[in-house]
Amino acid sequence: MDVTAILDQLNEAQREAVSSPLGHALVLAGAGSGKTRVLTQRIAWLSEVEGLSPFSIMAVTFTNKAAAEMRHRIEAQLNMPLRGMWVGTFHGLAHRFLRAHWQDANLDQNFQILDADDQLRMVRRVMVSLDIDEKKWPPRQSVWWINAQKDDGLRAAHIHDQGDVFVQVQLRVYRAYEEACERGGLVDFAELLLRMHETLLNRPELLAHYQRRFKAILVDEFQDTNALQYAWLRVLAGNSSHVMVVGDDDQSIYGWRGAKIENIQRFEKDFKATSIFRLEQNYRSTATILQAANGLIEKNADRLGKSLWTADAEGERIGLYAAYNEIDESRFIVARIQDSFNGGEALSEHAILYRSNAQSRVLEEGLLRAQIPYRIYGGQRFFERAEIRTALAYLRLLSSRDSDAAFERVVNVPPRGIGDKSIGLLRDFAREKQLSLWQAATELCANDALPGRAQRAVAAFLSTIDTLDESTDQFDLPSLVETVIDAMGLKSHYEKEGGERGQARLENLSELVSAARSFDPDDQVMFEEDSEIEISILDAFLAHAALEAGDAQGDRTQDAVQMMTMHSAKGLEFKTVFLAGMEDGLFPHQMSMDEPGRLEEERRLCYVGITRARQKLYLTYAESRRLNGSDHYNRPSRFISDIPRELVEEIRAHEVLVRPALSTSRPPKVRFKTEVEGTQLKLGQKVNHAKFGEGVILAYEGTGPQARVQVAFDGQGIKWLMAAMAKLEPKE
DNA sequence: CCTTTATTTTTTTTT
DNA sequence: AAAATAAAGG
Repeated sequence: MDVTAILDQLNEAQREAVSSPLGHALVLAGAGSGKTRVLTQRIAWLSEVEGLSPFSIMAVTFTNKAAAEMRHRIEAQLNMPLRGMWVGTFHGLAHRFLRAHWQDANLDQNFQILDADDQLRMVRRVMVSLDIDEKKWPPRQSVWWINAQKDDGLRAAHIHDQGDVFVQVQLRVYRAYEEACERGGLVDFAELLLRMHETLLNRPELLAHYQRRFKAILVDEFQDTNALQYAWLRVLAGNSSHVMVVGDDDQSIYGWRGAKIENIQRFEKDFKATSIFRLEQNYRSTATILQAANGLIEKNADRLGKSLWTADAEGERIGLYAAYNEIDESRFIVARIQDSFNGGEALSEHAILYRSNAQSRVLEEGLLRAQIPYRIYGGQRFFERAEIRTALAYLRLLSSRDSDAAFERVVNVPPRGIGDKSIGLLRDFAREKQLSLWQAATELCANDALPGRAQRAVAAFLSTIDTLDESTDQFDLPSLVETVIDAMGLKSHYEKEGGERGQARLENLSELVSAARSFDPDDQVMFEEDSEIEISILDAFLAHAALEAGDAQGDRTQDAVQMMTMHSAKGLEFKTVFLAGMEDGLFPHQMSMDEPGRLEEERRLCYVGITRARQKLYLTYAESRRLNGSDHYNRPSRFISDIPRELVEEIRAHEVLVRPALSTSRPPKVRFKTEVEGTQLKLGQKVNHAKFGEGVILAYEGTGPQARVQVAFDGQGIKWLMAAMAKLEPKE
């Protein structure tokens, strides 16, 4: 065995981590310090030096992108067979486990995965049947609450309302939702993990089996694990497994999803005799970029403490561009990319990162105009498009007739005379008899219990599906998909819609066929000696669609500018990075500005964004930005001033100002116009409101009928109101 | 029952 | 501004 080949290209700290003796290890790895490399080399070390079989190694990450990257690197660098090795996301691995052990997990053999949208619909349905007022109790909030409970490992049965009305209501929803999922054989994202965790605890022999099997467990992005994932890891590791976790507290950006930074400290305590390694040398960025990142993150309290350094050259200063508006911002970015591209850089070395997906549109238009190819990750994912979901719902109905979600989605698309009224009848009957919609429809039809027209339409629908199912029995996946799209009239339906929109939909549908063609179930993690997993290729494809949402659209190989949110950029790097929309209210986001804890998370997100850049970093903000229909005049992001001034050079249209400009140059103060245009209101104005009583206007956004004002009411708190709706009476 | 039009709501980040 | 939903018209 050649040990040097494994340790060859590593620095001292990395080498120590990679070659550490078996036992638990915590690797604190700063951005760009080569943590993925440490992980892959560690796997090589475990297999080649420690002699562990690939079957006994598990490597977990969070995102599909990171998992793919890791798989790729292991394959390429180590020349190791990946089959049998558990490399994947928490959710992906849990899914596989549940497919293999559906009986032990008390699941339907062909259980379906509920994606975010399905889940929302389901909760909404449940709330309707519980007669809970949607206005008072938003379904989104309930979804959020339920997921938060599951992320903490809590079932409805574990929760006590303690007389809290809010909890009482949510709990009712949670219980009913649990039941509905159980009945329908449905599993949401959090449920995958929770169910696997419970199954391991309930089935000691199964647990023992896996504990024996996994000699080594490696976890990437450990700072993003939530309570449930942590518990999951602990159970699986047992007493015999060697666990190595890699994380960076400064890059923890998923607190809103239940991630607990504290897990890093807990790990030290819970996993005895942990050796700790720190990777502090950065190999990615210039000294300037790194200093900017360090300067920013220092403003956070509560850090484990770590300072990154680099041997790299100073590099160029950070460009700061104050755009007029969002269109000017996009123009600036496009121009810079064009320059750089003409200078010989690959487009794919340029990334535009933003806080929220909605920002991508304007940037996209700019690139489109300049005819620069680009690729957007996230946002409207491929499998989330309406036409794709409809086609998938047909497939799902073929696979399991009792899927109510699929039934409802599909029953009247394209229109076949089964409207709200008929569906209402089906739904009522189904609820009464505890049947699925499909069963209800079948029974009602058999008894001629529906009004004539509906009767005929429903019967026709049922038999169409059944015949289709029979006739496609022997088809392979792509032909099946194609046939379904064709036979169910989706093609002609969207052809009729016409226009660019319809055209795009048709293209997406044929894209779905090619996705089916290139789908390879063997790509998934396989089990060693476990029985062949009983799952049809169709079900595997559907699960894949839910689990990976497929953000790969368009041509993967073409050289293109990369666009994504800062969240999805984690783990990636580019030569040139643009952070767009650096404005208070956008980034840090409005919703996160008030709470210190959440503000710090936003700052960490900014840190992640900055550290994606290798050579050149641009920050841009717009003095005026049109968002959700009205204009906003936001201040430049507070994060800009967290960066040491001497590292920044301000760029104003075509000229470069040498003086440090942050403090002195402010945009024209349009926003301090005190009167709200088109109304009789102005800042500081005392007003009267029919319900809330007396108050003072603190702020506003938008103008005329669109204007919203923020009012501090006496004793009623601070509220945002539509000026046109609120009927505020000026006082004094 | 279907289609068109008006109204209302929504707008963070993801598996 | 766009999308989802409700109401009206055919």
